Amino acid sequence: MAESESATVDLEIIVRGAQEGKKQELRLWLRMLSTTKLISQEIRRRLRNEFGATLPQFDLMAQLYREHDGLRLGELSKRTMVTNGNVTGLVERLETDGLVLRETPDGDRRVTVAKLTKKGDEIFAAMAAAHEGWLRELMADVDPTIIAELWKDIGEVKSSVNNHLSGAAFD
Amino acid sequence: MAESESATVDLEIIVRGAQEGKKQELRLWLRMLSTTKLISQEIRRRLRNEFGATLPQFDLMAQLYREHDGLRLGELSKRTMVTNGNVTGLVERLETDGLVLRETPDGDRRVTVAKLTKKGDEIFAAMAAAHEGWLRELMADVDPTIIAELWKDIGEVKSSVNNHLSGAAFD
DNA sequence: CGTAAACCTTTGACATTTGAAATATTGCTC
DNA sequence: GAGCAATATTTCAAATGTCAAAGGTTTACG
Repeated sequence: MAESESATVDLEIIVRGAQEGKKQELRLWLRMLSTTKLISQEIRRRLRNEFGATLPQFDLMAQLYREHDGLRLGELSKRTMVTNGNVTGLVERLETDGLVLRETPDGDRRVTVAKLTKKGDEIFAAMAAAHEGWLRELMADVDPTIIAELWKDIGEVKSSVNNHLSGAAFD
Repeated sequence: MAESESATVDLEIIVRGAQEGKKQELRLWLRMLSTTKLISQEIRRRLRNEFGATLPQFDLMAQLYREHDGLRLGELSKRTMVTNGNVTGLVERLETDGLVLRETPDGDRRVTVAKLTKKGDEIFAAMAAAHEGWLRELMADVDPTIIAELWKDIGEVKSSVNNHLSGAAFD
């Protein structure tokens, strides 16, 4: 009868949910990872060709750009999601190139604050404008509605991940 | 009348589309990047703690796992999106640990084929099972419908990016 | 005050990453 | 069959990345 038919259908749905759905998260992760790598590589190539800069340098300067008073290295480390030791070297190289300067505030000599030099500020402004254009260009075929939805939904993924980290960490 | 009112509304939409929508792609990219970094770091930490392995090693072994006959280093490089020179070092270390072996086929002595050893195969199977579980766990708060949608929509992003790369490259 | 705990950055060892140049091998062409 | 383009991998220098340990500095507590 209709009952046994729908029971069969339900079973199929359950089975499908348990099998096909099983690795959905893994599939999503692999696709996120490959897409992010693809975009990163392209951005890296363009930054290198057009500005002679690296992606980590760009990221670091982006943080300093919107904090005119500079940031402590630890804060830079958190924002760029780069380890402390790594920030040290990055800032060192940028300082050598005259894009960033380091200073120790009077109050606390444990602290080092990094800020953009005038030159660094000017160069970054140009890079940021180009960078934004590149992203618009790379995603040109994607409907704006989908872009907005992706932004929202990836936000949910990020929240979920933050809630399930083994160490402590937040958004 | 209604006409001038709707004209005003349209203008607003246009302005909003031109201003708020302007950096949508950039916002999406920043969120994708930070989310991917977050997940990568967590996976890396767990791989290290529970298996003493690194993420690139895991990625490389994942490719070899499903190709029982092994892969040429160039093919490995493409699939893992890692440069040639990098593959050399990765495989070298994995060979030292007895997880991978290299051999040169008779036909073409330019080629090096890497494949998993029995030990490598066994260890990877355990890592893969854990890895899949970690992802399910990390994304546990996200509705399966959204997971599926994200997979599809990120696919569109990837296609678009592939169509706008400066060098040649494909999916 | 004096010491221990907490905080911030640097250093060191090692792995990964890129890009370009160097090697080695094969295949094609005249 | 000698020369040369195309393939495939390795090597190299420089930058980025993690983690753990070490260095100073400041704060808090007895």
